[in-house]
Amino acid sequence: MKLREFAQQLGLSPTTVSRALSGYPEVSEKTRKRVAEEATRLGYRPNINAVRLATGRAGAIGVVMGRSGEFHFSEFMGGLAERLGTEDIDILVSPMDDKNPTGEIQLYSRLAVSGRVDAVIVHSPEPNDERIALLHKLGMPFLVHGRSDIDVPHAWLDIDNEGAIRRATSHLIDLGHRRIAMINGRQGRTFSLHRDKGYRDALQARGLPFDPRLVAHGNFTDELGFRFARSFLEQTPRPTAFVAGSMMTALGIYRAARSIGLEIGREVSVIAHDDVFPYLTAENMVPSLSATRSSMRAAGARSADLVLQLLSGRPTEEVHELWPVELILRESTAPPPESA
Amino acid sequence: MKLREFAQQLGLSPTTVSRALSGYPEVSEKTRKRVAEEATRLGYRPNINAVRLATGRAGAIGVVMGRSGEFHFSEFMGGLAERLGTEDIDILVSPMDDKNPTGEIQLYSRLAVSGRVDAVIVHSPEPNDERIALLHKLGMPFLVHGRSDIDVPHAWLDIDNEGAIRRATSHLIDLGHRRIAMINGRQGRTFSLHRDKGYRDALQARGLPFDPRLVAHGNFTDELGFRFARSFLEQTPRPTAFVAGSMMTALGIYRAARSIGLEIGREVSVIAHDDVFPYLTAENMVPSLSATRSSMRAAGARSADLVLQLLSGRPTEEVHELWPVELILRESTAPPPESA
DNA sequence: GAATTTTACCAAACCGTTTTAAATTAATGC
DNA sequence: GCATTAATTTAAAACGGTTTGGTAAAATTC
Repeated sequence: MKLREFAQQLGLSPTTVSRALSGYPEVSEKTRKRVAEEATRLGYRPNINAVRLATGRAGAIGVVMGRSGEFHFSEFMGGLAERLGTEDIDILVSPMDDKNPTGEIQLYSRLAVSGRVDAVIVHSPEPNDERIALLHKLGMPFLVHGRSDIDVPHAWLDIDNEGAIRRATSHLIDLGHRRIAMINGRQGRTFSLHRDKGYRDALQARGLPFDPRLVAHGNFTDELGFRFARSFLEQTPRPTAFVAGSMMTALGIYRAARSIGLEIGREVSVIAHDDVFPYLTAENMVPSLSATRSSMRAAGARSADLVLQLLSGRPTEEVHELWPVELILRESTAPPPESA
Repeated sequence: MKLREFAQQLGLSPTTVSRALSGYPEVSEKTRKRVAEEATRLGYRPNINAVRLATGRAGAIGVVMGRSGEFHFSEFMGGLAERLGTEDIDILVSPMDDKNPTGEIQLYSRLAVSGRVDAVIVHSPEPNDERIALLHKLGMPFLVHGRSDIDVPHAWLDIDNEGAIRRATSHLIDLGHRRIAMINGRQGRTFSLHRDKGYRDALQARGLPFDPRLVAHGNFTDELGFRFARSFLEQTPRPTAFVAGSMMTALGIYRAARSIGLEIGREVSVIAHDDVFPYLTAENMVPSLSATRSSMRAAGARSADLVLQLLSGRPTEEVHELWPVELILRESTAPPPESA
């Protein structure tokens, strides 16, 4: 059913009906109510593409999906979708070819000029992120999931990576650990830098030396967790504790420790960052995994909110949100064997 | 830049330009080439919403995303997005509230009538799936990822779950195992039924009894893998081998076996189904995990293809694709200890 | 070389809304 | 009760393309 027919049935003009449904003030309460009722009764719904053409709004927000190590992506998306489900706003997923980094900026470019999205969410930014500069230049509203040091105003939602890792590391130091290894995320991402900083600051606060041979960077995969942990554990003296960037990394570390006969929670301590997954929980690992925790799904849902706020005119400078991170201690952390 | 301006610059009518760009035959090769070149040079791109309004096509395909245990979802999506990235077709993600099963059918209903998608992908169907009946009734094109027994024609792409599990189980029997446990997917899903069948058929072919106490169903989570494996291993005599529905389940089984001091690959054998993830690989587990393998990402990419074919008129009855599944033997399978 | 077909292009109608600008009706002031 | 103002409603013009139904020019046929 089209607007015209529907309006005719009501004995009103299309204009009035349109305004009634979109909540404009210049229509009497009585008519508005009648229109709303009849709309649900007769099942009239405006054609979404006509609306989009007429309003110039795309009715969608864009998310770029990388190829590798993105197991947390679906949680974020889930949160996003959950919140956006009630609005008339779609989520548009674009794939990104990680192998071709110059392609990324083109991709964002295309996304922005294509007019298919009203806003974009940028993930895992870098301190000086080209994408942010580009989107700002193009005037496309966007929210950064994470942060950037770039001197371009940008709305962001981030978790306190630095604080989380500082606390995690401090806790390990408190337990008596002196050689603490860190398996961080990809080199160059802001969140990795923040975590690095949290780690170094914690060491420095206690006067412990920073040893670059105990720090590694890479994708959040079980495999890298294993490889890095393995090579760290081959050093002498070997580290007695690990700070890990993700659950998958932690799996790799557990595996590496076992492979050389070390018992986690006794000979080696581990704290990892947990994005909270329904299918793999820190609580259930053996031994249960101490973790810094922050729900990726919640971040997705909140990101949706913030994007909606941006779109309804809230100034970019106001939209900054830094989430605290819980530190949950479980069995994988204990004093080092020497001090036992 | 609008079509009108662009056409004017070329000294052509909007009609001709439109046809040239959409590849209609009634335009000379020479003009078509010129139009194409100028379009890229001047950066003209048709307004997507205008196109959608005029053509009546939504330019998007819908995917419904459940909440729980969907770690393979992002791989599927990745494949989908990869393939669709070159087309002018978006992916629309709708969230589903798993807790409210009646909501699901409403969701599909809304999705179909909203006119926001040209086609829908249905995941994890049941033998008599309401969603399939609904979409058929509504005349919305759709592809089922999996299969259904429902007597409604539907296009599908599925992997040979039955054959895969039959082979896996047979292999375990060949090795000498007699008590083989099976931790399957959610009760009622077609793929779970197929796997059940493969399992039972393999047993039957060798004259082994089917013991319902060795079969469990549930979401693909590490936790359920652990819990089920644990309870199976407490039986006497205990199973000497496991067939598992997912990598996460396998993680749980490994954990359970370890927790009671059993060595996998010697005292307990495990074969799991591997959807191929970049962040967690069967090869790298310790011991490396024997697996039935089929790439979820490839399935996503192919699904995109098939949906496009459906949309361009290929008849539903022709679109059926059953993928064979590899069985890859690694260290987690060995003869049972008794026969060693 | 006239009649016919084919090729290449175009003007105008249409897709289904929103929104601007104007017209009607109701309410208020005096 | 008339002029003025405010509250509703509406006709018509966007929004930016595609597609229908032609027409003029070029190629073919006889």
